Amino acid sequence: MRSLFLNAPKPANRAAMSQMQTIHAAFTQKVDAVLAALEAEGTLPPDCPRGNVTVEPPRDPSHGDLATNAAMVLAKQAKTNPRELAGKIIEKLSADPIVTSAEIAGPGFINLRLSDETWLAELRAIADLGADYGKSAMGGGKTVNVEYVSANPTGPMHMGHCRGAVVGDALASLLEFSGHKVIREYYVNDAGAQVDVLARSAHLRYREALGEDIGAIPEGLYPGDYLVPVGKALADEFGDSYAGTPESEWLSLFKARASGAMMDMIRDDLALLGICHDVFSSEVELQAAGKPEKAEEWLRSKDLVYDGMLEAPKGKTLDDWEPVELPLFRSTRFGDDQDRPIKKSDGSWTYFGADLAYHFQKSQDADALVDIWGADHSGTVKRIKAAVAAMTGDAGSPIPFEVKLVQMVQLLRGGEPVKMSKRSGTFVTLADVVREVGKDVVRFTMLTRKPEAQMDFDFAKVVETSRDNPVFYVQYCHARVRSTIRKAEAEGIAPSPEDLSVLGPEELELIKLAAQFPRIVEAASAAREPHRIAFFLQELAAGFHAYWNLGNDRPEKRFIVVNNVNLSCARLFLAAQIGQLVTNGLALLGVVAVEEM
RNA sequence: GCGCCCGUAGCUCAGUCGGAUAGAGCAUCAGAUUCCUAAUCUGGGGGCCACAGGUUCGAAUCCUGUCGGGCGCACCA
Repeated sequence: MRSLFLNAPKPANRAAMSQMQTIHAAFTQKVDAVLAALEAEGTLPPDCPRGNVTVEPPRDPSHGDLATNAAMVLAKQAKTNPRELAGKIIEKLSADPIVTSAEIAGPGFINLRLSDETWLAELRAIADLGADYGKSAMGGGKTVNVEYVSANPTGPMHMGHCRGAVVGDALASLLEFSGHKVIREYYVNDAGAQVDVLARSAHLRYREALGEDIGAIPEGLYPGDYLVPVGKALADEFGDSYAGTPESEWLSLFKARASGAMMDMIRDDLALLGICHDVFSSEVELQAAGKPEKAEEWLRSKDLVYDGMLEAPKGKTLDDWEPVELPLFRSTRFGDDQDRPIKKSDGSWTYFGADLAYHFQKSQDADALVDIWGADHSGTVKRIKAAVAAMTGDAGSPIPFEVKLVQMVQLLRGGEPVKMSKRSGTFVTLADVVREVGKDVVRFTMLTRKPEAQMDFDFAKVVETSRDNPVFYVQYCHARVRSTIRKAEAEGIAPSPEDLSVLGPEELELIKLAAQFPRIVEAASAAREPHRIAFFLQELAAGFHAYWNLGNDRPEKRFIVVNNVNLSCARLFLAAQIGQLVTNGLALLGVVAVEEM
């Protein structure tokens, strides 16, 4: 039997290998070096900005493997025309042995083809790096705090929270993979008025558990059954000590117990999706530590908080509008439309007042902040960005801070909207959906649209096992790879990189597609858009399935070619690396690459 | 009234830092199954990138305006 690639010697220094440059990054540097050389010899003016120069695969593969716009971008500065400058760049690039052709095209593009060996080396790199292929040092070890989910602890997770949870989690993984340290954080709003309502609702269930007939749940309290066990637990713990006592004696205790129970439930729901946060920050604790007071004091010292009146909102009529003097943050100085109150007239903190202090707290342990919010909070983006700019920008530049808005998901079943009513408590919970269609389907589907676009989630469609369901399409690709390798191994043939020179144009095309993964990772990470990984995986799967089908009519194009062990080993090696890539990509999305289907 | 997001093929959507003849799936039409998983693939037809200006070598992409859809506009969260 031939040597298995599984037994092949591993690179001596894996850490060094994982820093190894991918083909696109390496070639970008080569182009840059050529431009530097032209600058040195005076063809280009000194210190000429090269930021707009790109090196990327052309849209039309017939144009070559890579293309650069360098000549077009720099021609004006070089006081020449693009095609002439392109000629000079080509002269130098052609000297590189991995460049097999370089030509001027169109208005001044430079199209390049690289040697087959260069691409085969990239295929070996996938095998050598395995799960690390595609990793990037782009982040430079900077710490990014990603705050996502942060649902109020007043009930179970429902589908409204789901998309933000998945997008945030995939983004966190993506940032890690591209060289950042990531803090996955959840802000627990356990101090607001809604938690008072929760505590009163729990108190009702507590009395119920003690045997009292509570009748219908009054308007304004949470009617959901999920509070029944909370009431039971409170009854078990405290007996009837708080059954007839005034609210002031039990409210804070019941708030803590009930919100704690809700958070346990939410953690369980998130675990169903494979989501686990590093840090849960409590608003109650934030306030107990006096963080909002400190923020207010500091902002007042900078004249960024003052006592003033709010104007009545325009465009809608309020019956009970009364002007009141409140401490206001000067968010208008940072681009907001209106200054925003940090305290209510009863002296307690507004959501914003606490959130401002919370974001300052996060900024102390991170180099950049990302918040994932539902689109229904879009109106408050400006004020929080203003707050972060004010509180972190005093001594230089403010901490980079982005708010990513995730649009709503409409639930459908066979094209018909699923009816939900918050009032009666009959909303579709996350747990229900995961139980019905599975974690992988939920996660992948949530990432098949860009987050800022609205999407439909149709129970009937997401479980279809067909081409129009991207989850299955991608997973099927991996399952096919694995089953082929299993079959081959049963016949005594295993993937091997020993002689890859037998691979032809179709295989090289697939390798070139696969080799784009590292730059897709970097682009997706830079744009904070994990859905790009999902789209790349669909493209990769399509390429693999197309290649596979060459073998339908032509047995000599199959992975396992009768009486040609050499070719079979090389093709199986290719298949194994496509499988590896699918595994790596799916891992970023938190989806399992299945062995068989 | 104001702010944010969206507008790309009949439908659902991609489109990288502004780049070459704007892509994919579905649907539709024409084909492929003695096959390593056809849960797949090949090909055809289908476009005023909402509209109008602007910026430049070049715009679906950037800027301004208009129209259409969604979300938001309390001391709520």
